[in-house]
Amino acid sequence: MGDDFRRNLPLFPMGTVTQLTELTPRQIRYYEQQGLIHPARTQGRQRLFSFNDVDLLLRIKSLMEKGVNIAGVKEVLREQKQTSQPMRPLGPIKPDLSKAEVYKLMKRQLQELSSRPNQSHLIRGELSRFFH
DNA sequence: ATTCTAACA
DNA sequence: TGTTAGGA
Repeated sequence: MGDDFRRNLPLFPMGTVTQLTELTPRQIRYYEQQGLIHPARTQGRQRLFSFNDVDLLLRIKSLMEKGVNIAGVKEVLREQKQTSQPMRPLGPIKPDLSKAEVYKLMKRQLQELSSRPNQSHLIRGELSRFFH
């Protein structure tokens, strides 16, 4: 599927992502520090997020809202990574696309997000307590 | 105008 | 996590 190519295109700056996810820049940067997401950077060190990054952030947000802490989120993400098929990384990063392009892609993404019900997880709270 | 990092009265 | 300082 030469489609995950688009899913990984570095398209949106921080401002757009905060609106798409309703997460604060602080939270988003923190999740990156925790290794939950790996947004690309422009030459000016500014983050450029892909659809996959946004998707991931929404899943993280969902989990956190259910009481899952960072450790728990990492666990869930680790499990989901084993389940899904691996995809090769993205090479060079492109700066930006026209608004028309972005909106076209966004429409597609929104359709996918709503048609793919995210599995909910029972894991919540201090997961570290149950690790062994 | 936006975003970035570092740090905490 | 919020917020702010000081740069780019």
